[in-house]
Amino acid sequence: MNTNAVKKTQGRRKIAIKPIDNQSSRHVTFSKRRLGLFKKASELCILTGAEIAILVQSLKRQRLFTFGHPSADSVIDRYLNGKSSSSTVNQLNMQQNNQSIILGFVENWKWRRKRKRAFKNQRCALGELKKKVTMRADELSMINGSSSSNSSMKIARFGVRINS
Amino acid sequence: MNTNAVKKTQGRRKIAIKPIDNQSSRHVTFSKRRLGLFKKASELCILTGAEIAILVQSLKRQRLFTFGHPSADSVIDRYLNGKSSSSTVNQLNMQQNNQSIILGFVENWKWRRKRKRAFKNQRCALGELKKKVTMRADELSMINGSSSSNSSMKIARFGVRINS
DNA sequence: TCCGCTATTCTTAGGCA
DNA sequence: TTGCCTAAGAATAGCGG
Repeated sequence: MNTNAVKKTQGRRKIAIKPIDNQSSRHVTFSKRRLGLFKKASELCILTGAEIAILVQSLKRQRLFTFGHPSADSVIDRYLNGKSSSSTVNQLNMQQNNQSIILGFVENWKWRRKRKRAFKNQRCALGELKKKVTMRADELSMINGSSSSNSSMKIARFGVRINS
Repeated sequence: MNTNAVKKTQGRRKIAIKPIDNQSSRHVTFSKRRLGLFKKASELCILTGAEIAILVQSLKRQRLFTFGHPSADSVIDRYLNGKSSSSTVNQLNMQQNNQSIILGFVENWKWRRKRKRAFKNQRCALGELKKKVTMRADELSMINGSSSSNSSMKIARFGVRINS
């Protein structure tokens, strides 16, 4: 009986935070950590009620991944149309200039999405990603927009499951 | 000798991802996790060379926290002025429409920042936050803009230390 | 490319100063 | 609210399919 017996894998290993040279592993890391980042963001949203927008652009193929809370559509529409259905919007409109950043950002975002919709007018709801991050399709939404391939544009929506 | 001896703290405990009712703990969580999120983002930037922009808006006081890579100024200036100092910019300008989102976002961002600078024309480099996230003042930058108090506007810059 | 699998590293909830 | 501390929970690097 070997106490330090066979280990199936080496498990996680420490890495230095520096550019990953190997292309394939860098890509894998990009995917994994991007997902982890979005998950963290969604948790932060739910736990604290914060509103978050994230843009992640890969260096290689210039694929843009965005994250928005609450659902991209609802945030965007509320900001743009000034529905003021919640106090949040009122506060936003009344506060100082900071929210203009989000406003402008969201505005451009919607504009862009409209053009995308003309391109592909349906949404692929709840892709495989959903299961992976244990999410549901209500609270948060994530939009993956890829532009390199011909039909690679896809939109995946999912929200975080709220326990109780 | 009690084997399950005294434990100084309970250590981390599992929590459900649901809105935190208690206000103070929610605020603590907001600060901690926001910082954690930015740290993750900076690591992702360095590891994979991705470009990331994050907007986090607290629900309570409408304070806006933003994160940009690489340093806000360099990214912004490169995008706006089209200096094309690196291949990154060329790719951005040549690729498809996605980057327009970032472009518009950054543009608005810069515009906003300009107004802020007219307000306070110096930067508070390397605030206390730096130490906390073990960062340096070169690679990444984070800008904390608060607008509720009278003189609460502050800008903190710091970057992540790259090992080797 | 992407999924599953661990062993490790990393993050952080709750307390307290 | 700001910062430390510690243990327990989470994220993930490297592999194999």
